[in-house]
Amino acid sequence: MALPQLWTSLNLQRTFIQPSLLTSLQWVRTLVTPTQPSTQPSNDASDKEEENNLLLDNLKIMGVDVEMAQKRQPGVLRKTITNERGLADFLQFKGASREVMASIISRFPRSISRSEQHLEERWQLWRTVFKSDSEIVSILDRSPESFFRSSDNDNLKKNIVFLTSLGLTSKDLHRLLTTAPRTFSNSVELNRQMVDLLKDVCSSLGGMEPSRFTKDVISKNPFILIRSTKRVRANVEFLQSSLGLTNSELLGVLQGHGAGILDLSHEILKRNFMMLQEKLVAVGGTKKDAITLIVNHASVLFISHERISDKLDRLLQAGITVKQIREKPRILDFSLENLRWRVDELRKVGYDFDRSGVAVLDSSRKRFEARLQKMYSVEE
DNA sequence: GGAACCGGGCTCTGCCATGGGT
DNA sequence: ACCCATGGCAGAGCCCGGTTCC
Repeated sequence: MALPQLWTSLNLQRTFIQPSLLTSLQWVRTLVTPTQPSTQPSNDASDKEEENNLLLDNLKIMGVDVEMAQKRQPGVLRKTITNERGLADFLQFKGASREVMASIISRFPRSISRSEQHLEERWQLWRTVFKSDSEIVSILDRSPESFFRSSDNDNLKKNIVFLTSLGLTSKDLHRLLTTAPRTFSNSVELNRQMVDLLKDVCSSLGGMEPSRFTKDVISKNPFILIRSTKRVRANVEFLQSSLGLTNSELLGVLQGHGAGILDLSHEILKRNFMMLQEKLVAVGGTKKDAITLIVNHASVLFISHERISDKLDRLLQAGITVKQIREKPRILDFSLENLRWRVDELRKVGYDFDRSGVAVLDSSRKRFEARLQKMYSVEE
């Protein structure tokens, strides 16, 4: 049973080994060659140890961070049959650099237990969504686990069929696999559960097009399928009970700019909502202001309470009112740093928020600078 | 022609727990 | 007892520019 690994270790020499290393590797080979489990019913543990060392040597030569690998998936490194060489060849053939290949194995050692046939099949399935090998390589470099965690290619096929059947376009699928590649390694059953939940949410809120709703939520929030149904359900229920919106208003928020907030950890969602209300009351607004803010721009719930508190303070200091913020909540999207800078620049040219409004803050940097330039030239 | 409106682009993995299989 | 596959969790924004409106 040691033969496949012996093969990989011998092949390894051809590509990776510099002549100076040959002596030690020949030592490795003589050590391994006699290992014949059928004829040598020896101590299991010591056999395993030998195999382990050979594998570790191979991995080291390939540049793998063995310590990291051992920490992450120790079991794989004790295996008798592995395919590190095949994987390395495969990845490098697909365009991965040696460093990327080594980093992938370091971070997800189980990748070395996939056969070439499996790898090729899985790769081709990913290629039905991606246009090029290099796109896939970059995802693997980012998140090796997404590609390698499941050995079930049939399930992957079913997922692609299932997700397509929801009416998601190839562009949607591309975005889904790029941003949340784990989705495709979920069991198709798990994905189906989330889809069913979203349809239920729509129906229970009186929506007439559950499929449309589901497709919209997924395409606006590509992370949704890697959340637990427990989390999403809890968030919907919380929003339903605390915002005091009509069913169709809530449906509109969830299907539109609010799709993303379903992602939030339930505790964080609750905390951000409560703190936002508290903060607005503390600066002279009302709890209702918080709800208006959310209805107009749900992603304010994504901003941690410290951060949003700082932003509100900065805007209020500049003479902007809660009412103005409530009506132009998008300005809260900009970083605190950016808001500070813009407010300061505007003060220099004597901009009056009271008279001219706050919309000036809600623009791209390029447009803002152009506008600023104009204000300066008027001043001169 | 400038302001306002608004959709949408980036983006998120790495770890732990658990149950099933051998 | 061990490994594998899978589910779930923590943590928590910022920006651009096309189109429409006035």
